[in-house]
Amino acid sequence: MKFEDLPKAYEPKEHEEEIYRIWENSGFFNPDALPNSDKRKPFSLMMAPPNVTGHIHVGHAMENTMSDVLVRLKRMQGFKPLFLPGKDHAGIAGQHVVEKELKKEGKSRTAIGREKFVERVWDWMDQYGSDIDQELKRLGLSVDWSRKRFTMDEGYQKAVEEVFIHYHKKGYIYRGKRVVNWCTRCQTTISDLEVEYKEEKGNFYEIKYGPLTIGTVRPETKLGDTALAVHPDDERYKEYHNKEIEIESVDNTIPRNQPPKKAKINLIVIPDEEADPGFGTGVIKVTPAHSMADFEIYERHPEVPVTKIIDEFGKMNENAGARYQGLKVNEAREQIVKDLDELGLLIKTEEYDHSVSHCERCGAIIEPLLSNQWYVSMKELAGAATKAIKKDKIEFIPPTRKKVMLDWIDNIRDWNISRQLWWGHRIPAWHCACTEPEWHISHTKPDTPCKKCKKTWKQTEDVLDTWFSSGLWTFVTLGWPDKTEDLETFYPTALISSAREIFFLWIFRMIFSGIEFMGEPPFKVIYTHPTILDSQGKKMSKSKGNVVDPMKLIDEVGIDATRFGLVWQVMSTQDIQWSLGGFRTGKKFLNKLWNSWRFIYGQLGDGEYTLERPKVTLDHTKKIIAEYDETTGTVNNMLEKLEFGAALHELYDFYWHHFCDIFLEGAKKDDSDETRQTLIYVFAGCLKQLHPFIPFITEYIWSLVPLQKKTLLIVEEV
RNA sequence: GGGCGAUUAGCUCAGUUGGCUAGAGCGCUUCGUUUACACCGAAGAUGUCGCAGGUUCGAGUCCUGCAUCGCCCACCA
Repeated sequence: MKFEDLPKAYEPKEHEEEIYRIWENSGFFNPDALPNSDKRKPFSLMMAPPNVTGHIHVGHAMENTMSDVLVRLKRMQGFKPLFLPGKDHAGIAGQHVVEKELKKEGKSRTAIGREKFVERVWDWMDQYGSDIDQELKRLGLSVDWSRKRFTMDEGYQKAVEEVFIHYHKKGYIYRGKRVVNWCTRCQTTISDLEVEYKEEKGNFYEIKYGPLTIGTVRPETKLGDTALAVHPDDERYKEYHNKEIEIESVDNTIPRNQPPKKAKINLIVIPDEEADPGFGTGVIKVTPAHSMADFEIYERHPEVPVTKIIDEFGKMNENAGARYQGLKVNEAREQIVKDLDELGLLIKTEEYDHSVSHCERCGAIIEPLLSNQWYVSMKELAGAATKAIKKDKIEFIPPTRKKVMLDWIDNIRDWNISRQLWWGHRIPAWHCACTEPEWHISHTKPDTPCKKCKKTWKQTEDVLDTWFSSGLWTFVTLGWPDKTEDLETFYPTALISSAREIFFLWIFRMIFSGIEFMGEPPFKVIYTHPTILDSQGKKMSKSKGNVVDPMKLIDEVGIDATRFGLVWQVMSTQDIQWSLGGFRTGKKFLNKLWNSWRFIYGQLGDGEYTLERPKVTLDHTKKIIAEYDETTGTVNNMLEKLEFGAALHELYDFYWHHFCDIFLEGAKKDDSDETRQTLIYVFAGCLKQLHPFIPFITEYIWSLVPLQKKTLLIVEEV
């Protein structure tokens, strides 16, 4: 046997597909199919389900590679690991892709109607929904495909309804009329956490309000003013407390084609701490229907009226008066500034940078406006989460995240869970036709019509916030609400690995849902991994065009080198500045591994070897065995602490600089049995240790190593 | 505005509880076609460890202040 029989270079593309197929066919991704499966200790990990509409980006690739390293290690350590894959239906984003498609065909969502639209979304899923699966396979992830879930699959939908009904029974669900973030394009409310603020140039206007002066960047909301607020201790305005003052304003009944006229209106001046005496004039105009802060003032002073002047499309409505009705918000702004100026009510205009809220999904401007929505009361649920966290039922990595979570929960508000979308989980709530409709919460439509209006019940059009369903991911994926064996075995999971971005949106919601429905937190460890920034150290984003496609990397260097490069950089939970160094190092390392194998192959001679630990007597064999033992010990400790990069560095250094540079070189001059047995022992050990990181090449070489009684490397014991 | 973190070789980063003559990978210089690998080997150069103070026998490591950068959160009427 000669090393020349093996090609000089390892070609990843020639083996990757084949090896993944072998793994899949072996069934070993499924923990139940592992040898001695019932004696193994479970180790479970849920993949953060990517949006079905998206593609895998480098962040996903890194996150899932690290998870896979852990899962593969645990599998080899004799655990029963479940790495469960799946996808999220991605409410707004899902609706968006199909809307765009329709637009290309000259159709629209509203034109084809809800039923047809939802059908189209499912069609889209059939066509493109599996793209992500293919990408995950191309990362070499050892996930159990037989257990893969989708947040809109049948069982999941049932579970989501169950949860809603459960919350309702406990009295947590209610309908509330509040100011919400309204996307004027998506036509739905969105969460605070999905609002993106962008600094924009604008103007700061000072406007005469009777005896007072007020500053604002949104003068058009003047039409919805129902009060003024001053700080209770502000001496300047004490005389006005709780008094109505008469102010001159624009007569909004005069049509636009006529010159503006003045009109007199009365506004009450209320004392409220929200007003900052140090900012501007210290007086706030209160527009409760179109500002969160103002709405909160209204809640403290319910005597203040609420007037809605902007509609769902971002246009002024009838309450804005004939002069402004129908204008878009920014047009109305121009108009009213002009009018106020002509009437001598505009004191001054200054340039002013302020942050404007945009929809994270579509980029359109968010209008805060008054709306009727469904809420979940967070008091009890958040309380339970806080308690568990304070009792250290969950470990945070890095530990600083614990306080961040607790602080956030401390200031939590009730959760607006309804969205005015068509793609998502329908809310199991039914209403009658009465003017003050009655609500019925149940899986199916109530049998008997409403007693008052005698009309049949209709299901609410709203769907649930995507995070309502993804918050249930850790246990619905295991079969909840049924009492399944999977739940028994795999809940709670060992850890959750996630980006900082969704720490509150997702992680928090999984915590309280897990506690509420399963009685204990859904994971023992929350690992907040680093974010990959671009080569300039800036966050990657589609709009900046600085995102890196991991699939292209795989095309270039192969799966193993890609995985190597991703993990190589994770030295802490500190963010990572993108660079190609690690991928090059990875590629070179694979070459080294391959060629050292070719050399060893040539050294071995004929015959089959065993994996017995050699009894070492020579200096160089003793040394390499000692170093090998130390390295494996260190590496396993590091992985236990989720120090992925450091573990890989350790292995790299040992393999290259100790095993190859020193031991292998020395072995050239020594063909004793002891040296040969040490060679094969340490080499095979390294293949095992390296397998979680670079599974393909190691599995392939393993298939060539002349060892007795070997199975696939993926289930070898380490 | 609040929180967290970073700042070490040309570049990307290690450097655990203070003991460093400060390391790795890439790049660079010189040499080497030795029974795997030139995607290699051997040898080597390169740093006032962001700035200013302080604690200490001793500080890249601890403390204070400053500067720059980044991420997260909140948001200004």
